[in-house]
Amino acid sequence: MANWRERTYCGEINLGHDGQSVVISGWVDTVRDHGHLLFIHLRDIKGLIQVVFDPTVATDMVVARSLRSEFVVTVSGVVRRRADDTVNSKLLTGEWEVVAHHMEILNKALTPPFAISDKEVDGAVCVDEDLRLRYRYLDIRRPSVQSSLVTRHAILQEVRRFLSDHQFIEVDTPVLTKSTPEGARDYLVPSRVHQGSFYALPQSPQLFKQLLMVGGLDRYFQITKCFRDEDLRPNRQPEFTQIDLEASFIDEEFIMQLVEGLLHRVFAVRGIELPSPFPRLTYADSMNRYGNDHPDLRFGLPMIDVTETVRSVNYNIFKTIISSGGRIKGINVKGQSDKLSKNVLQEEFAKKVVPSLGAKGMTWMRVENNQLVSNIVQFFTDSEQSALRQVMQAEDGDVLMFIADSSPRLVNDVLGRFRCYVADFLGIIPSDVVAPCWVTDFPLFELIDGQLSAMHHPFTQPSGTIDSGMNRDTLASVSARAYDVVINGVEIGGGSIRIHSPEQQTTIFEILGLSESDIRQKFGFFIDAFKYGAPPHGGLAIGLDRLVAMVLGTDSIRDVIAFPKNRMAVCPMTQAPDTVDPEQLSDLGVAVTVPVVR
RNA sequence: GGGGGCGUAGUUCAGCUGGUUAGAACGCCUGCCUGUCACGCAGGAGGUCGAGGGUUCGAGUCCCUUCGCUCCCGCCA
Repeated sequence: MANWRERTYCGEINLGHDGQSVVISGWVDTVRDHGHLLFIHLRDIKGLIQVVFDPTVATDMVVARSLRSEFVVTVSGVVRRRADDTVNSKLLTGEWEVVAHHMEILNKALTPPFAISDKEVDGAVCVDEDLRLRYRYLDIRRPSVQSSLVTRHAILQEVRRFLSDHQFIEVDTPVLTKSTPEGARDYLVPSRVHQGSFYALPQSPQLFKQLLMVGGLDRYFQITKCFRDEDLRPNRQPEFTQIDLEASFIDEEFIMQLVEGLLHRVFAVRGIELPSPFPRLTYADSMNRYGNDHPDLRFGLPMIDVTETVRSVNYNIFKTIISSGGRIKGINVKGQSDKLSKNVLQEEFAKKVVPSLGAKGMTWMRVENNQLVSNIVQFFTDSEQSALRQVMQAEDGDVLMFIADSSPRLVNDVLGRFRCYVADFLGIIPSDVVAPCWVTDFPLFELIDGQLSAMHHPFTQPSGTIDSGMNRDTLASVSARAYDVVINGVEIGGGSIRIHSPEQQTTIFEILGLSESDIRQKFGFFIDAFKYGAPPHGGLAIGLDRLVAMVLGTDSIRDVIAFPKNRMAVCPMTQAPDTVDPEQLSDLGVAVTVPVVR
């Protein structure tokens, strides 16, 4: 019945169709009934076209007058160039219209709970997200959402082609797999055949891709779902997609160059140019200058340590903090003095924003007439002021802001976040700049409550040699052959050169506190594999959802996932997760011990 | 788990120090309209103010509890 052989897409009607008969199918976007003539905009995935129903031509005027928004129709008619004074310049197809001869309503539609048409000024862009997700199929019908998913597709195509061109083989790995310690909480799947045992959904295909290297596949990639049962954020979903890759007989440089090339191609999908090569900074530099391991390099405002500069200043707060081993760091907001009133600096920033970020307070100074101006400047001698101006590279019109705390870690953390807050507040983050970088030389371990744990993951190769006889502090200072790629302050991907020696891998597990039986039970197959000739290898994984969101300039990966879950990890459309029949639980040998409230 | 914000018509929102019958815009329905395109004109319908409790002569507004959504922190090798 459907005339798909002759179908023309609404959004593709152009000069080439002038005077031709066409069949178009889609959804009614708007209806304008003039009593005599009736116009509709018909929408499909390619765009909109105006259809004219003229009673002297159309055979179905009565039916046409019953059309409502979102009815599904197919129209056959003739493409006609519009009269000059009726061209709609807001429409890509605005020079053309289809004069309807026949029209068939394929399906009626209820009035949608929110506007579908992106033409609506107060349109669905601002509609409550939970409502959009409940009717996600309607939300997807909106051109802006379709466009995001089409871009995601285009990016996936680029990734596949680029990696295939570089001799990478796409292999898929199991979704039902084995739970391993460390990392995030697992999603578990009970086994019916082996009651009391569980599969875990993979947090990443890490072990499998390394085993593919042992299998001699040399270069592997996969675009795959990963699962982590942790609390959600705008850029964190319980299931998300990774571009996972691994290669043998390579080093860090290979991976970095490959990924830079890949990212250039991906951003080119939307005509965005990236610098080449990406700037690199070490973990230590990043922490010191930006307060975290995912620096936003779109704007300046690096953090400057002034602890030594103000060590002798006779200001009690600073003296107390310095004597207890604390640090004082600042940022110089260049030339923004007139935009930062005393009220904002003191009442807003110092009393509200900074405390909410976790520090006790914030000290600020203006630079005027080559002098520091502040309520605490009286405690500084002329030479101390001069030294401070020099360290901060302070000039007239600048505002200096300092955070001091007895915990150097807290200073980094709070000032790092405050730096971003101030940049956003002042609107000095350029919207047309994409600033990628590599962060390297991560610590291999971090010390959490006196226990060493892997910072990246336990398969990362140390930069030097280590052995289980080394003490904790020594081990905590060992760096890893790991690297993260960061764009605009968002970690987009990360990876490392892996351990390929069974002895070294065992040593790492031991350092992490795994017993010999734990190692055998959890990773025995993995260590065994290394005993049969594992090649040196390494790789990286990119968060596809974050990458697509970055290309599209949106903050939430929910905008680039067809059916995302909400903040509570619930799908508002299907209402998953849900209870199951007692028989299902019985089959699985699973008993629910919490009261079920729905 | 901790902290912040929000919840009023189908949608997006307004609703003052508590005070008649809770409003606007868009959408929806009916009619009119020969070129509109955010069509226009005339008329109309539509509300458990998230839920429960309390204070009060009187609660959308104040208090308590609770539910939902959202943002930040924790968490996320």
